[in-house]
Amino acid sequence: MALNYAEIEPKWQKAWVEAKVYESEPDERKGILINVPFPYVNTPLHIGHLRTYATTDFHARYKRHRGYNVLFPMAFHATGTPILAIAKRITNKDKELIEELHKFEIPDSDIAKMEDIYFIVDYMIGITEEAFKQSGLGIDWRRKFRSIEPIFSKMVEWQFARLNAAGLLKQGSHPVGWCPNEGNAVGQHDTRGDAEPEIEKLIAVGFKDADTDAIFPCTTYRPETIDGVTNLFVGEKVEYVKARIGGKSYFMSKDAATRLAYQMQLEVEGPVSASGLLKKNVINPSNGERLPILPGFFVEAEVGTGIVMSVPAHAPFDYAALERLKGSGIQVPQGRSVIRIERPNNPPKAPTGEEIERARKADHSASVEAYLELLKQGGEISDEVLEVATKLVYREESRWGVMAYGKYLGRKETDARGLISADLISSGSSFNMYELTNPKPVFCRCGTRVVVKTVEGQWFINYGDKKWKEDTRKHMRSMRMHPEGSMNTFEKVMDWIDMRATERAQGLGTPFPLNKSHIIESLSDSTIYMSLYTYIHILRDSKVSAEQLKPEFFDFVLSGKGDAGSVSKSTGIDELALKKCRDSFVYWYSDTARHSGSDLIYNHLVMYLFNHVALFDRKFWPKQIVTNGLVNYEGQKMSKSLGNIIPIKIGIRNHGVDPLRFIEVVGAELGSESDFRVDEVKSIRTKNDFLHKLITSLPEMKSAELSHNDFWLYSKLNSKIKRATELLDGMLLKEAYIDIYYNSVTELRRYLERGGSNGMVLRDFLEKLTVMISPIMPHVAEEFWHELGKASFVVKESWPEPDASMINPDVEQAEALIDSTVSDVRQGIELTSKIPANSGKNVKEITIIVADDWKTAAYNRLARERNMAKAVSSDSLKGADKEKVSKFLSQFAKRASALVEVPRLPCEYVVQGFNDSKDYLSEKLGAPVSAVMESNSSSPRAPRAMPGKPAIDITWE
RNA sequence: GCAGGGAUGGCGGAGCUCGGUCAAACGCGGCGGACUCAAGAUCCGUUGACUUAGGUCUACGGGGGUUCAAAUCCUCCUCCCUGCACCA
Repeated sequence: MALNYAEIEPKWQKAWVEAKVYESEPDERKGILINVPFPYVNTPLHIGHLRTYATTDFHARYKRHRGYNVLFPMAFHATGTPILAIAKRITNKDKELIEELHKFEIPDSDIAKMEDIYFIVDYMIGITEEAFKQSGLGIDWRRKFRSIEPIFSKMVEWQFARLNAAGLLKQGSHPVGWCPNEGNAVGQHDTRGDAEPEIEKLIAVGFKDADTDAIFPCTTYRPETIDGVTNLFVGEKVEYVKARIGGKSYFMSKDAATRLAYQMQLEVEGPVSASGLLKKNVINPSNGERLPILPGFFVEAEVGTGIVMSVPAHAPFDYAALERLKGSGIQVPQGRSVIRIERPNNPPKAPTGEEIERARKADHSASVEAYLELLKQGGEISDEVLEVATKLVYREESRWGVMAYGKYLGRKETDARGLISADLISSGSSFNMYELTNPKPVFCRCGTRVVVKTVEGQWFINYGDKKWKEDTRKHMRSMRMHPEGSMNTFEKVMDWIDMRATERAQGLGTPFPLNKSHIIESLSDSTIYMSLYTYIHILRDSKVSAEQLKPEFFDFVLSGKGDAGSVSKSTGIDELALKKCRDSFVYWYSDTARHSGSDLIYNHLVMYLFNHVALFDRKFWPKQIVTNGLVNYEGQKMSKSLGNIIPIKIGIRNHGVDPLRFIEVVGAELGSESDFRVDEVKSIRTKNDFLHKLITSLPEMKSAELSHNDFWLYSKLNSKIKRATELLDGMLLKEAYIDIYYNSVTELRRYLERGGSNGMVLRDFLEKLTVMISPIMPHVAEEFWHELGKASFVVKESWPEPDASMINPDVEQAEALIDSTVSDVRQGIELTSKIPANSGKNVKEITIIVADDWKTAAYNRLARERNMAKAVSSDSLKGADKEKVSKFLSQFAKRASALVEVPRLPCEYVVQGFNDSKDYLSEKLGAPVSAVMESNSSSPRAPRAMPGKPAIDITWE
């Protein structure tokens, strides 16, 4: 009788709602607020997203079983630009997007309305909320809100006023990708082909014209090679201009001047010809050397300033350019090496001819030496080879290079780079600039090439603030983080998190208080909203308007400042409601757990920590963070391009929500990716059906006195409860549920196979099992629970307590021994059947000979001592025949250090166990089975009985 | 480039913090068998190589090292994944 998921899911969801199971209010129990980032409602969620929500739901349900008063709320996120982007794409009839929406079974009539952003928000919230309800998430829906409503904005305004008062907001300049045509910042989704504009800061090193005051700025990643410069390169076909920056004249490509104008005050004075520049000489700012300017074949107007400093000893392109000039009548300067390689553990080897051949084909596997040798040999060298060579040289020198010349002689190259850069900047003629470092030029969707613009007056949250960071870090270390390894990631993020831009020109959201024409960036506005869950329904019930939510309201509720009476007077909010808000906040915020995908550690979660530390009392700082990995589908990443995205609704329809939840939540440990495989989901359904069938057949089963088999099942059950509870408290979900679920199914099958039929024992097992699967599979558990004849809701039941008196390791070990002996016997039959004397015969009987106790004792002694002499002389063996013992042990002497102790079951007990299971064993093995202890056996095989491994005597006839 | 994480059998994935219990948990898949009219599901066995009684050999990205002993420690190399900021 297969479970009908489509029937039981809505049935129990409805019953829970009617009983208000998930509507939580403070009471005498210990409270905990368990929450998860509100979903972004630009597109509907797919089954990959479900993992985080279902894991959160698991946690909430588990804690409820464990006696906590749990609040699991939900809201919706809509600030920022993505929803604007959707509306724009719909207006443009974007086919890709429309196709995607079709996959979510959204009809064209609704898609047509999505030019309206508020329609999108409402519509997507509807879909998402429905999906969450169908997923059986135990959410208190009375507290839902959206991040674009006035109450939310009031809270965010309060937040930023407090941050500003604490001096944590800073203003400054900031480079962004910029479309000169549209006049706004461009991010990844604003560019053609979704190229993320990669911005890098580099230095333009100023070389003064030998005869005038004009400067040649050379962009470079490697200013430390300055003393190795032999000349400058300009492009013969490049258009140059003279431009004025900060009262000085610079030569640069016309293109560079255009780009740099977005980064600094720059005025073009007029065109300059490349041939004119080629006649000039320059002075090296580091050592005063007078250097020529030569034509460089690779120089491009679009890269850097269009002027390159030539370091032939360390830059393959420069070297090759000079080589090409040889024979053209131009005198080519000699390079100077300024960096020495010190690679102590792995000294460079001379390259083989074969390796040089590989280098000629621009093969990455060739060594840097091979490339250098190739360069030395001269001849035609392709740009491709030069590119690889450049990369390898750069890497080699960055990793192992030591300065071999100049002021920083002996310093590591990477250190010298920064020092020399700083020296050059402070000397006046050099400057920093930003450059897009994408391999190809980046274009805005409008077709204009993207440049880097320095935005002035940009506001930041200063997460680099020393005191703030240290307070946050210290608190972070005291938190419960799951999985354990995530703490390390948090530490790293703490190390590098610094200023973060917090407002921008476009998008939905709350106006930025210090510049009302901008809005607060959508990660920054979502760091303390979890507190809103604790009281928003009270505001709604009391008909409080947003205008009444003055700063003193939040000061009172969130910071406990002021008193309800005066706050009530100034805001007009009912005094009792105010007190209730504060009490609710205090109750729920005393213990919290926040869940999320592990990708959010890098931004949201750390910001969440910082903001709480800055704004709340210490006792309301976050207590626990649980992060989980992504979900793959049949071994592949879920992505739009692979077309393997399955909407939650459809996933539920196809698989049933509980099997889906089970696979997603416990299919992998928190920290790793889980894989969604249809076969595995099916196997969960099969196992559920097995349990279901067993439950429905319970009424026919009778109770009887407990047998060995019953004790075994009880022992399994109780040791499982104990172990799984410990694992779950540590959020080791997969390991716990392998034991709770998979192993239970196996054990039950085995119990039945062994002839187990005690209704009372099975009922006890199944009832406790049902409670334990309910956090993951609540609908199935609820169905089981009622089949078991219960009237209560299983989702509100207490977690089972292990009965220590029923845990019996001996029984479990004896069973395990019986198991392993069965397969040993099978193997023995298989092997002896091949003996000619046995051909055509059948097995007549099987005797299992259990090793004497002294053997086990001696063996364990050796395993512990790892030393023959000690083991033999041991006191614990007194009374035993020393000679016999040492003879027995000598066979293990070689491996003494690798031995492991075996369970110390008295051999009489084991023999008894085997003989109690005679029927079962005989049936399984197809011949009568009996067991005997070694000392009572006359079989020639008896001495082969080993601790933990009985000897087997098979008689054929 | 920088930072973090990873590379284990046909596949996914444990183990690697405390080196010997590791031919390697668990789950898929493959093969053989039982059941079935049949398919599916389920159950049993098997799934590195060799081996007619529990044994031997070769294995944990590549090189080098430490050790009586390394998937596990050190080191170098190669490759892969993720993040790098205004983007939620």
